[in-house]
Parts: sequence; structure tokens; C-alpha cells
Amino acid sequence: MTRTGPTDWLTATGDELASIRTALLAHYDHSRRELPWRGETDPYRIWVSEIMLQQTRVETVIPYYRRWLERFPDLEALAQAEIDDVLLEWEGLGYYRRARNLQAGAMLVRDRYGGQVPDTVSELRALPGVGEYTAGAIASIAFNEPVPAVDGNVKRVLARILDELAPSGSALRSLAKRLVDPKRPGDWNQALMDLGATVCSPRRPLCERCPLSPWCRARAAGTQEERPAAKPRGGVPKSVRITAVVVDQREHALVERQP
DNA sequence: ATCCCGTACT
DNA sequence: AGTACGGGAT
Repeated sequence: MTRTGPTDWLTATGDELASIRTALLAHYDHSRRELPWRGETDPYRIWVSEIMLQQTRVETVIPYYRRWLERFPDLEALAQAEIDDVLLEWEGLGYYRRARNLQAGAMLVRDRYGGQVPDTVSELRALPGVGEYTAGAIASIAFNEPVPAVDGNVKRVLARILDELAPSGSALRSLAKRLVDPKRPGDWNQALMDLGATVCSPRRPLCERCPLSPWCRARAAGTQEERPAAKPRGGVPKSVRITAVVVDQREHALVERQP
């Protein structure tokens, strides 16, 4: 492969897409993090791991994930559990709504789908606590559906590939959709997330070790540290407080008031 | 798009 | 106390 610079992803050829997929998947195959849910394809287990990983770091989740599967080894076990037992098992993870949603979802799948987790993004999205990201992750990892899974890490990776300060949701989705490897969608999505967690970090990304650097516009421009843009501090004030003091001609205050 | 939520960090 | 974060919900 000979390359002259980062690709225009809107017009990328099939060969170019194949090249970037091959590069990242090869990297993933030899340097992926070994995690308890890696290589797993049981949709219930992927579901549990993805919900636990929302707003919670990997190291924290690992022991909870293991204990959870001992206590609730399959969807049926979770669906018939007492909510108090569910919450007890979740204790320490925080965001307890996730646990309530997970069990409500398990009951829903049991009652509406005969215990089989649905395999489409739209059906998955109907489960409580499952949004676009989580639905894509479950569909791709557990069911090999060629759909993207764009979490915070992936957003950063894509923003750097595009060298955009604040790529729109639609720009991110369309690029993510084009990139997904049709043969190994689950591995592809996990590879992108892994890359964001380990190489394409928010600060000081390790571009020298990045298998995607040949395709990365930010890397070519040297702007990787500033992509995506930091959030504007504070934002636009919604109101401005004005205080006036009325004085007479000798500058004695006639009216004073504490705001 | 924008808001909301619960938590961690400062 | 205030803010940043990363998801979901609307």
C-alpha cells in the first residue's frame, strides 16, 4: 500500500476501507486488553458488561462482572431475582438505576422475547437503559451485526481521524458506519474502543504506536492534542445581574439593596 | 440538538 | 460548592 496522506473519508474506496480495517484488527489481535468479557458472545453477558461499563472504569467493573455472573448466571436468573438482591450485588458500583433497568430489561426479554435477547439495534434500544451506543455494542459483539458502537473513546478517535474540533453527531455516525468491518463488526468496535482507551488517549496520545496514524488527519497536522476541542468553559451566561445604587447630588445613597 | 442524571474530582 | 463526564431520554 502506498499512501500520500490521510484519506477523504467521504470518497474513500473499498480498498482504503479494507486497509484501515486490516491494520486496526491486526493490532487488536496481538495487543488487545484481555478482559473477562473479551471473546464472549453471549448476549446477556455482553449486555451486563456494557451496562456496568457505563460511567464506570474497567478495573472497577471486572470483579463485579465476575461476581454478578456467579449470582445471576443467565438472563432467567436475573429476571426472577428479587430487586433487593440485585441491588445488593450492584452495591458499590453506583448509578443504581442501571441495575434496576437491567433487571427490568431481563424480565421484558423473558416475557416478550421468550428469553432470547433481540438482535437488532431498534429492538435493543427499546430496552430500558439501552441507548444507541449500548445497542450497537450488543448487536455487533453478540450478533455480528455490522453496526457501529460510538462511545466517548471512539468519538475522540474519529474526531482525530477527521481532524475536527467538534464533529457533528451525523458526521461521526456516517464515518463510524462506513468503517465497521463487515466480517468482524464486534472485534472492530472493541478494537476502536481499546485504541481510544490505550493509545489514542485524551492527552498525550501515543501516535507512534497507533496503527491508524497513516490515516489520521490530526496526526498529519500535529493537532492531535487539541482534538476534539475542549469544552468551552462555563458557556454563555443566561442572565446578567445588574445592580444600581441611586444617590442624591451629594452622593448619599438613597436606595440600597442586596442582590 | 438539548437536557437530565449520578458520580468523581477539585 | 461547583463542574466535568459519559451515557440515556426526549
